[in-house]
Amino acid sequence: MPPVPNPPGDGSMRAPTIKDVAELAGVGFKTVSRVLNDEPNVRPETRERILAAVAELGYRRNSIASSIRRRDQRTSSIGLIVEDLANPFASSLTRAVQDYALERQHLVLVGSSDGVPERESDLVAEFSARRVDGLILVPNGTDQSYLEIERAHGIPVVFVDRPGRGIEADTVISENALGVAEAVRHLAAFGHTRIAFLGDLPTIHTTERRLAGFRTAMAELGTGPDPRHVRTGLRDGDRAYRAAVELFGLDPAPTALICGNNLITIGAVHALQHLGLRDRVAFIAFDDLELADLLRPALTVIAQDTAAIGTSAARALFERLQDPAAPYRRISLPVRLIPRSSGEIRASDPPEPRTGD
Amino acid sequence: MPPVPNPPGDGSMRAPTIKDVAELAGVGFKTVSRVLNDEPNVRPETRERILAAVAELGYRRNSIASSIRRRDQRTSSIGLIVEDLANPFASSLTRAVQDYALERQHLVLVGSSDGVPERESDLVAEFSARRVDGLILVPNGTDQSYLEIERAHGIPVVFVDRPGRGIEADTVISENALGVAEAVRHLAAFGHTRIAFLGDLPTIHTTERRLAGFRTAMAELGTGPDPRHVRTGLRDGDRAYRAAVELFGLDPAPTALICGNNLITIGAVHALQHLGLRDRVAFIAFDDLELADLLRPALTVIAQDTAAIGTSAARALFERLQDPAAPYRRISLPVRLIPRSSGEIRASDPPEPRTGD
DNA sequence: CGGCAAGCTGACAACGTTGTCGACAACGTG
DNA sequence: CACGTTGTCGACAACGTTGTCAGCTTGCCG
Repeated sequence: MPPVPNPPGDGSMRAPTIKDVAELAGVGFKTVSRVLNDEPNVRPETRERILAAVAELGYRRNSIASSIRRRDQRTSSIGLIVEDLANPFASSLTRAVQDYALERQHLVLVGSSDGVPERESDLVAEFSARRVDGLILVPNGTDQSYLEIERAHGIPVVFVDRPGRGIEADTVISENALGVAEAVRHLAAFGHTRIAFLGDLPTIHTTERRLAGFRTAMAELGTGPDPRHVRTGLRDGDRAYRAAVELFGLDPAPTALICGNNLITIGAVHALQHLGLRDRVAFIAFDDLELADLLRPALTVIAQDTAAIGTSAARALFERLQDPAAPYRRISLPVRLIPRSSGEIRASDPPEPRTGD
Repeated sequence: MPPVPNPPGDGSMRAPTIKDVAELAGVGFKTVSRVLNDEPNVRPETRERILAAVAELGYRRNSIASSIRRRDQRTSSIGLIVEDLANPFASSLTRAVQDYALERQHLVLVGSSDGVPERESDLVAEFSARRVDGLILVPNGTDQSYLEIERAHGIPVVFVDRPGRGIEADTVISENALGVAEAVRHLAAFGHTRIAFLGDLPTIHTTERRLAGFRTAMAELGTGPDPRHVRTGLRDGDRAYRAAVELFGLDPAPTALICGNNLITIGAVHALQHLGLRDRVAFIAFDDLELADLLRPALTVIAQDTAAIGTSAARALFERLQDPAAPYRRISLPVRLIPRSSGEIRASDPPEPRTGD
């Protein structure tokens, strides 16, 4: 890695303004503004001269200066806050939001809250200071009422994946409960009754809904779940791994397992692998994963349509910008059970309880 | 999804300014500015009154107005352009850039170019119009010389994953050639000589480097690769799938396969799966994947340190902002071969050539 | 008590842009 | 030729903020 000797031997280090353009073209700077904004009443010849000057200087409109003067004060940018952009759920959501926004000439500022409420509100404050036109966020913690301030200042908010608390707003959410309930029935159809559930923090709305779907469907089966087979508070793959190992040390051990999100899935599959149970315990994961269909057995999943979630959220935001007075909407998006193998393992041959590890 | 009746019954729809704050506190607006910027020479009592007014109005500094007036004109935001944010390589890179930037009070505008040069330059133009303080980008196409304009206007550029063309700039790149060469030697140690390579467009720098490493190491083995065993131009998983299927219809078929990126890997593993060859053909993938260690056989990969790449790129950009005259640097980051199983399949039992499909 | 520095505060210009308005030329009409 | 209308263009104010500077109030020293 040899340093390249070539320093940036440029001159100005300062972007040209419309006044520079005007001077070069020999016109008043307001006329330049007219050309740049496609306003009428500029002689074609003058227009030409100005465009030539623009090209020569490499002028780029300063749209932040523009936005402070414009009537609507819009910055043509929106803010998006997810939990962790490196998570495939978040990144594909972000991609969808971006595409929708870009079609409408808007850029997207992105931030990761890591589930920490303070980071979330810090990011909101930063976005708000940049005067984003609107916010889309995956809310954390117990209170989003602070967002009333942003809204009162004309910055609408859309919640995605979970509803905000202490505030009413447009919200886009998957049908979490229905998805898990379907998974339970699917497993039941293969003879399972001892079905376990591993979930994230119970305070997170998605965990709560998925667990609710689990309990509802388990109740339909008769006895409901064995309380020891329901574990929550699993913030990461490691904790999920340990919880899964414990699960299969129980007597009776579950014969089927449902995991509440993709991090938990990864931890749990590792655990099943370690215990040599991957072919014997039925397994259904919430959230699809890139290689899920290549595992042996291939993972049966409850897939969210992340692109549709992002697009819906973005659409809701732009509609809200157009009509701030419309009633708030709660948009539910279906999830889809994709049977691949792991969810179709029969309960006929239950693993004998293990003695420990 | 019932519409919630509650309309946003707020009043102003306009964010308060320092003048509003000043009026409420009964001071001149410049004094408010002083307090907000922690400038000296404000009586503690006055300061209190102003902070109270700020809190009461929910005032948030308009940092875009601030940035047009500030001496350095900095917006405290940077732009990042990746190929596809939904790709795990891009999203984890983005996450790292974001974290580095956020620690320095900067926000990140993100865009996906999809590998289309025009989209890339459009995004650059948009970012430039927003007056980002700097740009980090994964360049596409054959020419980035248009970025000289941005740089002349004081917006530095850092290339990541690939060098820009037609322009010199700070660049952060993985040691692609070394990684693939190591993979070839690894396979050779398990008896392979008929090793195939599947790559993306040969015009992409990473493809070119990885292929170069492949050819170098193959040459060391003696004969060099069978030309029919080297396929490039595979833009997506589907094409990679078809190429892989064709590969194993050849006589002699390769006994080992190296894939040039994660999309190709997914296509190729599907192909091996379809052909029933996953346990017989040795396989090494460039780029790690989330579930790679859970496949059977687990995927041996050449892993890039995506977080380190993102952090290095961000660091390079901030250092460039501090010292625009420093010589350009080219930063190489090591890759790591992670043996898991698929790369350690011996060549002793080669699959008989297939008759076709 | 006069003088002077230091602390505090506000009036005003300026950033790069858009909005408003008026000046001026060209044109058509009576 | 007088007049209004239309098209073209620039001077100027304004957006919300920071930079500059001058003015006022203190407190301290002689």
